Amino acid sequence: MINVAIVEDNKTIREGLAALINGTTGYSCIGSFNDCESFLDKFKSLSIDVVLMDIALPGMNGIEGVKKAIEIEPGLDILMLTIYEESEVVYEALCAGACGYLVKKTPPSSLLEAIKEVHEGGSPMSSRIARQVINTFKEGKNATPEKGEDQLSEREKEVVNLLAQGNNYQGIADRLFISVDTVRHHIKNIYKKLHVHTQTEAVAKAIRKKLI
Amino acid sequence: MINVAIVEDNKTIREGLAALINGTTGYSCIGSFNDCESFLDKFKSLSIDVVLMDIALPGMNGIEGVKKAIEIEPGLDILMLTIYEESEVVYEALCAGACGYLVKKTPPSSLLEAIKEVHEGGSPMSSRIARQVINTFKEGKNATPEKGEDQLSEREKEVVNLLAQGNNYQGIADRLFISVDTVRHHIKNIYKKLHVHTQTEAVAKAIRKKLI
DNA sequence: TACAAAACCACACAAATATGCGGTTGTAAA
DNA sequence: TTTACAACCGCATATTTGTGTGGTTTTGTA
Repeated sequence: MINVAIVEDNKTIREGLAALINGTTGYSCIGSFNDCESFLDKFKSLSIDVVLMDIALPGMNGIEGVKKAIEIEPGLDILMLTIYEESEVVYEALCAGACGYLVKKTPPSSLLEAIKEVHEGGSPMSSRIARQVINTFKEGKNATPEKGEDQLSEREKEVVNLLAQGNNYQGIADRLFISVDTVRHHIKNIYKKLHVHTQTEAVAKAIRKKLI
Repeated sequence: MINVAIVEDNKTIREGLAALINGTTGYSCIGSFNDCESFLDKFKSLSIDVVLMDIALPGMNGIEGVKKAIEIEPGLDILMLTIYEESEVVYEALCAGACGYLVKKTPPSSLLEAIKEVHEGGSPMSSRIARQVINTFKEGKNATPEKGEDQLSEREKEVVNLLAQGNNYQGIADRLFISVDTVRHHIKNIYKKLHVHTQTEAVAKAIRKKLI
């Protein structure tokens, strides 16, 4: 039996969802709220498995609501409901801690299926949303070591790394068994490649571009 | 008409997929390879919309294959095929540039649907995989700004930020409307808090600890 | 083989930095 | 009210850095 709670301001939708859930074997709607505030007030006393939360709500919006709920109960599975698949909102909701994402026009059978998937550790979402999530997450990770000008040679990467560790020219020279002037030379080339003029800026850029 | 290419070493699966695709209106299998090498060799001359690529391949594996293909044609839509939903592999494949993820036991109708979704800009994947992706991507983002000794004051964070942007003391002073000596003072305190002795090290540490 | 790129070395000098000392003011907790 | 801390300001000086110039050697590849 999956215990579901609903947070949705539109009475028709809310009651429709509750009826659907309660009318299906294996599902039970044990809470129904028309705003985040009252949900946050009560949810601790209920043993909820999955929350369906609307994003556009009067007062505190769904994203804020997710944040607060997750703060209190980090393991809670929350499925967002929305009318439009808007990139920005999706991103925020997932960052806030939502587990998945449903558009309201989702047919009842899929909706029930999604609730089950969330409960079993999945993250149901449309493939379009998934692509957005992947893109965002790749931005953060790869940060495309963009080919071309900013490609540092192995030696140069070593130098930048040692710089980032707080070594001065002499320290780098000692560690790489080269002269201080060579270090200076490498750093000059690094500056050229990264379009910077100070150690600090070079290291910041290198880290952010995941070059080191 | 969606033009599909297949890279799969198992002859039975490969020919089965090709037959399925060619036997469906709106889909056409225009290439079929049993390893990445031959695919990479030929794919530029074909006008491929979607690639189905096995992950476990003899010689170059599917993940390497994706990397190389994306390098040559960044916009290419590649759907990975695999037997198991393994976290590590999924993660790597998506990072490498794959658009989605299918387990081989996927029924034909879903498979065709997935190809269509990819072609329309989606990223089909099971909800379990989606959860993994989301978790990974959240790790990358949040990255706990560890509280404690390394807590910089607001002002100090501003200073570190400006440092990381390549400003010198005078530049920072100008932007914050304070004297160079005050900047100097802030930086001294930052060094103390972060246990470093150079700008470069401070910025590196601040970025890595997500303080800025 | 010839050519480019990476890695190496050296000298000079103006500019910027790190570190020491000294201080004032305002706010918030003990 | 005292204590603590953030933010502010000033000065002196040895050290480090950034930038210019000039080179050699090694290595991979056309």
